[in-house]
Amino acid sequence: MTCRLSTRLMNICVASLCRARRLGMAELVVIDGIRMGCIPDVVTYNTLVSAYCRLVGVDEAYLVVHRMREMGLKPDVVTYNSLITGAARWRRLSCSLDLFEEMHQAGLQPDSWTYNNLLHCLFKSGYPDLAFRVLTAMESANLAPSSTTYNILINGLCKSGNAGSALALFRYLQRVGSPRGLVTYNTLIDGLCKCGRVGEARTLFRELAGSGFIPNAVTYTTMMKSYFRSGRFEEGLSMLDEIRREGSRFDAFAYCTVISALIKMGKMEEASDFLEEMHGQCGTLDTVCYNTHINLCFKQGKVDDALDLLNKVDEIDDYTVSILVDGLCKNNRLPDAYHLLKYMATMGSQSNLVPYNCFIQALCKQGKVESVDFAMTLFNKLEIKDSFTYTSLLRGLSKMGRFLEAFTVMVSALRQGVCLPRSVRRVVLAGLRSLRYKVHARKLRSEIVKAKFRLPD
DNA sequence: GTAGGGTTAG
Repeated sequence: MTCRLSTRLMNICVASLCRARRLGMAELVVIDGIRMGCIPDVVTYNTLVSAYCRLVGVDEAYLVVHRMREMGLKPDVVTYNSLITGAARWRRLSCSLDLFEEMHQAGLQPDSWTYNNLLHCLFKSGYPDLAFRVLTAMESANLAPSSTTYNILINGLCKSGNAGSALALFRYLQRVGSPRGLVTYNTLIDGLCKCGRVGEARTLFRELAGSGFIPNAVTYTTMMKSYFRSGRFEEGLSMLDEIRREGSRFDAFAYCTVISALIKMGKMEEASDFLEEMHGQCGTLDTVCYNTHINLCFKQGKVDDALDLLNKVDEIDDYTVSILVDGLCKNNRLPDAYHLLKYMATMGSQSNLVPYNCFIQALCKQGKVESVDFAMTLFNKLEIKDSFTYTSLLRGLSKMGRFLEAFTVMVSALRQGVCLPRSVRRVVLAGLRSLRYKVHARKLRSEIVKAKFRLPD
């Protein structure tokens, strides 16, 4: 009895340390526990597996599974569910599927959590078709979809460009009286907003209140963001009063949304006030909060403050790098921006195109021959380019009157199906005509027409 | 031990 109780206490302690991201401490508690005769159980190890999956990586989590086996304990469904989700979290989908198979071979029956996790992972990794196969497998295993399953489905449908089907599923659930929660409403409202069906999203927002639900911070942040996205800043900000009136908690998500909108509106002082409030209200701030703060510093010209903030943030992401490169460029620190880009390249992180686009744009805006040459060299080295990369370079070349080079770049963009703004197309065409490159201008015109009728790949 | 909202270039 004493031993069972102490194991339970140890598990509570381990869970609490894992929540506080103090994994090393949690491990020490287990080691001390064993030394004092307290035997860890499956729950102890599952807590560690889940924390390693979330904070470190799936391979490290799997090492815990080995230790678990050494202690004579068999991993259970919960262990595998954590591993499957953890693998997907670290973008190792094939690892998730292998674990699903391994689970079968170990004689463990996947439960609805396993299927839900797998469904979520497949949608998130961009494999909606595979997700539907998992749904069929779930039905074959006689596991009825739960409200969580439907939420995952609605979210997955929205994020894979099928908001219409998501809405149809929602209306079906409504007809058959299947329970729908606030999460369902929030998910669908966001999905509709993000694919431009804002009117239907607002109808649903009104319906939500009529169904007896009270909108929460997620609902309001979603709605605010939809206004900001369409440039309706004042309408978005008017929701702030509503949030406060309803007594909803303002969390880090809401603060970041509002602060970023205020920055875009040029209202730096108000953004600073909200930022201060966020620091006071939200406790530990995550990478997104720091990204928002760093962005504000750059927009205020406080470059040193922005760089100092890097010492406070636990980890940086693609957004941080983009904000840094753009901020350095816009504050005339192009050499520093370039060093950062080179550093990122040595770290093998060239998949993020945004910082390259920012840098190429800054070079082109300088209007110097050597800067545009450098932009051109960098452009040619990039394996992936998008509409923004082409647009920046074309504007830079046009500014310098280098229309023959612009012609070559633009033809290559059009042939690859890259959309270019009408203003850029006009500038290059007009430039070619003004320099009497009539044949090139005609050729470009015909490429533009052809591109209009080319089907996407 | 599952599901929803936030940050970057224009």
